[in-house]
Formats: sequence, C-alpha cells, structure tokens
Amino acid sequence: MTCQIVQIEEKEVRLTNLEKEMWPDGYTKADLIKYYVDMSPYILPYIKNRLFIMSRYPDGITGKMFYQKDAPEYTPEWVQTYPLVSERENKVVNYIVCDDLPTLVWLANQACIELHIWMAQKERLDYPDIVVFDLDPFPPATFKDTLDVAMLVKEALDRFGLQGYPKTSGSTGLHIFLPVRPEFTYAQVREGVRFLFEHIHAVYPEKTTLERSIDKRAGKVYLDYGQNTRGHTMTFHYSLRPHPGAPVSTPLTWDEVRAGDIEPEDFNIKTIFPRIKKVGDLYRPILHQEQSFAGLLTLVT
DNA sequence: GCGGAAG
DNA sequence: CTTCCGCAACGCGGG
DNA sequence: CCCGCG
Ligand SMILES: [Mn+2]
Ligand SMILES: [Mn+2]
Repeated sequence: MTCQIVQIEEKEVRLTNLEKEMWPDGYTKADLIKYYVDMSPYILPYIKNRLFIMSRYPDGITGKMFYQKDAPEYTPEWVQTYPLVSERENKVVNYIVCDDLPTLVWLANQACIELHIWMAQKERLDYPDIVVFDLDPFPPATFKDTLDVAMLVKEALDRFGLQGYPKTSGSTGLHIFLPVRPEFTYAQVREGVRFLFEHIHAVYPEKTTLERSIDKRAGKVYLDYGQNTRGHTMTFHYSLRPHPGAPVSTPLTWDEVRAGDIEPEDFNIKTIFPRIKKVGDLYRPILHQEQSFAGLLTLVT
C-alpha cells in the first residue's frame, strides 16, 4: 500500500492507498484527492461554515458505502467540528465543518466522494440561506423533461424578481439554488417552495408530480420540496458523484437549460476543468446575493 | 478507512 | 493472530 | 399512530 505524507498549510495529511481504483472507469483515490485540491477554490468558499455529512466509499463506488455524521475519534485536531445535541437522544454529534484545504484533502483520503452539506450556516441552523428546488426525474421521464420543468421554475421565479441558479445534480436530476437572506425557517421556506411547485404542477401536470409514494411518480419529474428540511443535506456544486464516469454536479447557464441538448454525463471529472476555464464559476454570485423570500411567502396561504 | 470487538 | 462490524437518524406528510 | 420517503 502506498502511503505518503503531504504538508498543506502547515498541516500534515497522510494519504493512503493512492492507487486504489474508486470508479470502474479507472479513476483512483489519487484522482479523487487531486480533483478536490484543484477544485478547492470553487468549493471551499461555499461549504465553509456549514455542517458536512461524510458519505464514504472506502472500497470504491461499487463497494459498501456509509454515512458518517459524527467525526471519528481519530479526526486530526485541526479539523473544525461543531457539536450538536441530537434531538431524540441526548447524544452530542460532532459534525465536521470543512473550512480549509487540509480538511478537504483529509476528507478525500477518508474516501468521501460527495459533498453533502446543510442549507443553513452553522450560526443560524434553523434558517437556511439557500433555498433548493430539487427536480428528480422518474423514468421514462428524461433529463430533457427535467430541463423543461426547470425553465418553468425559472419563469415563476422571474415573476417574483428572484434569481435561481441551475446545476446538474450529477446523478439524474437538476437542482436550482436560490440564495436568500436567512430570515425564514425551514418550514416557511418549504411552504414557499411547495406553493411554487404546485403552480408548476398545475400548468404542466403531464410531466410533473408532487406524489409522496414512489410508484405514483413514474414518467414524471418529482418536485421535491421536502429537501428544504432541517437535517437534510444537498449535494453541493462541484461535488463528485459515485456513478460511472465520475460525474460532477455542475452549474449551468439558463441558456444551456433552455437549449436542452445536454446530459448529466457531459459534466465529469475530465470535462469540468476545461469548462471552468471557459465559463468560469457560474455559482459565484450566490456567495453574496441575499434575496428576500418574503414576496413569495406573502402568497402562501 | 479505521478502531474495537469478536472469533 | 485474523475477521467482523459499525459508521445517520430525523422530520415530514399522507393514510 | 405508523409508514414511506429522502
Ligand atoms: Mn435530486
Ligand atoms: Mn430529491
């Protein structure tokens, strides 16, 4: 087994099993770690200050995976954690907060492929500053159908003077992130999203659904307002995904969404760097754009 | 990926 | 000594 | 209340 100690910003990180294959495509743990190092300028500013849920694939994407909320005992002392008393049981969970490059590299070496992140920042855990419009296609509904539905979401947001930011999930669907001032609770935000989704379902019932039970969603794009719930996480932009081809959750322009001639697989560990060089970081505006969700909420009965 | 328990 | 096992819960909404 | 859901 290869083992290599690297020094990053005064911190020592031990990298192990660098040659281990993580994707059947041949991408290794070294590729995984290098990806997050190279992408860190486009990742750290967004996941900073937020609780991080580890989703780990120590035997690659075909092996057994597990989630881990609580930072293990052996976590380096320079990794920032945030203690939260879990509701039901009186147990403290020390969530990881990935605020710097050494932490991101350590997480990658722990075989964390994905970035599962809270929608609220740690100082205001009940007040999300990102509202999510989560669009999940159920076959035979296609990614193209999802893009069509996303355009309806954009048009609805336009009418409220709100700007949303679309991205591939890296799996089959699409996310629209709406940066807002953290002034409403998850429950309030969720009601607003549900309201907008119900409008979309009313104008496009053939291809959309808000049904809870999975078997009633076939052939529709599921409008998943439930993601706006405390304790739920989203796969953030530029996260790798544990799927063949090592896809990346990739920010899109609305022109690309409108044109509709893209597939999630087009955006992956290979194509993301040339793309960023070309289009830049399309999510940059969300860092400072605090929109108000109040206008939409006044319409919710 | 890793520590601790079980075999 | 080797192998096995755990690593997340939680809140929502419909019936 | 339980169950399915993500
Ligand atoms: Mn989704
Ligand atoms: Mn979803």
